[in-house]
Amino acid sequence: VSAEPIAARRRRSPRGSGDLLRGEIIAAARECLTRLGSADAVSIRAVAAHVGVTPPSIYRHFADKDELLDAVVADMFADIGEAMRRASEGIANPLERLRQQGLACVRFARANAECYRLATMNVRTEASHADEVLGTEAFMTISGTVVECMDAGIFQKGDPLPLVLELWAAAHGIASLLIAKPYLPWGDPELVADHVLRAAAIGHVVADLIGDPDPEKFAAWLARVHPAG
Amino acid sequence: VSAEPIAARRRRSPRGSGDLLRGEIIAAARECLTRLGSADAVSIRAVAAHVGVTPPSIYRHFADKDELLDAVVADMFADIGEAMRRASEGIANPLERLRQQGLACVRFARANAECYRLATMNVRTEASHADEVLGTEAFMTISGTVVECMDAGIFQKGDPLPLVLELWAAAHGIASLLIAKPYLPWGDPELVADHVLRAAAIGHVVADLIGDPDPEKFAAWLARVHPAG
DNA sequence: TGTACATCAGTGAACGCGCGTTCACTGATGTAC
DNA sequence: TGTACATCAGTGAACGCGCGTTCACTGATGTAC
Repeated sequence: VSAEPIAARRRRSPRGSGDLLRGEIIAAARECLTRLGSADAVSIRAVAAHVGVTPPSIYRHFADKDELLDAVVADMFADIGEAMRRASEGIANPLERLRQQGLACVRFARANAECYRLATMNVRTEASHADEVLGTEAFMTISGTVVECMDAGIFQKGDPLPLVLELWAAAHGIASLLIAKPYLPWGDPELVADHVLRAAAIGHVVADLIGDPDPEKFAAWLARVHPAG
Repeated sequence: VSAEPIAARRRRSPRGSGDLLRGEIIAAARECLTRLGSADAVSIRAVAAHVGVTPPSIYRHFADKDELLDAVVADMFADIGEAMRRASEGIANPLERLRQQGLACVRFARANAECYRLATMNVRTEASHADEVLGTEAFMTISGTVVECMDAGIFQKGDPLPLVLELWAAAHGIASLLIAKPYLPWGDPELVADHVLRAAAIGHVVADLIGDPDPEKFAAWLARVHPAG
């Protein structure tokens, strides 16, 4: 921590390839985040040293520190989306796919704890509007799967957005507590995450059914959720 | 923000009443947290100025900044517990009491956003063991209510701890996202929090019932949850 | 009741530090002729 | 193919700042006689 990992001095990039170093800087910032364990501990100087460059170089690629951190967050959101997509590849049942996507989200958060914390707890006063979050691959993927679940009769048809937000709240809740309070008696993290996610999805459906408590409807829904029995 | 609010110079406390200033320092730190909007922005200097005292005075009451922040967190947890207790006073139905306690938690988090964030996102490497969280009035209150729900046949009898943790995860998830991403299309915060909390509770029960899908059981449970019909 | 004295809550000045950011610069890279 | 030159990615040194913390101190508060 105290001894900065100064990489070998890098060769100057050719003309058009400014984006190359930009990517390396983001990657270095994410690694610093992981290594130093806190968003405050990540300094321009540390990131620069990690890339093997002097601090002023950073400013050729980012206007200031905030812009760098924004880029780091965007980079991480892209990775979350990819992790979700890959976790649910080749799974036919949409509810099972939703489950795997939720688990992938929690898994990713735990594996990238500091970065996830930065991304989710940072209140960006401006410049971050709803679309920047909702347009993410992660959000689009979940939304798509929720719609598939609606088409399969598992969720009531309608706007998927409220349900997606509630499911995210559940996933985020267990992910961030597992990260921040690892010493609590959670048991197997994978298992408790699965419980929370399942309860959120099931609870959403049943809360609707309770309004019209016809046992037939519940039995029919059950058959759809648990085709095996 | 830039102009520090220097209070009138305080009179020296009488001999035995060191705890008085200690309390004032904690309160000032919480107010700084609220005013400055970020845990990093709260400095010993700002807190001291807010109390009307010079920075070195703080060290008569706290060994260092971390100890002060720990005290702030403990103070806030005590307040959350009290808010929950008061929110459920005089409510007979244990499930409704649980609901009001959850809502009180979310409400408190939103009203004390920065402090709540500090308390829940801070990873204390040591010194914070499970008992410090689980021994809180907030946790004891929720646990007690969950046990009452078990006695009333609403939840399956057993160790309340796993369920309490899952419910907390749900409450924390929606609370922290409402705080960090207020620009997302949540709709009425109170309503979405209610949905998430209810889904978590209902989902937990129904996930158990699904293992043994006897419509009679579900109908009986429904009657217990919804005595009116 | 009056005086000398011990206590210790709060002070004032200063320390060393790492931070974000700036500036004029250097010299390898690519291009025009 | 060879040379002069423009470009601009990265440099080195420095800035001003606010931070946590320390130290020897001051002087009101309470006590002993």
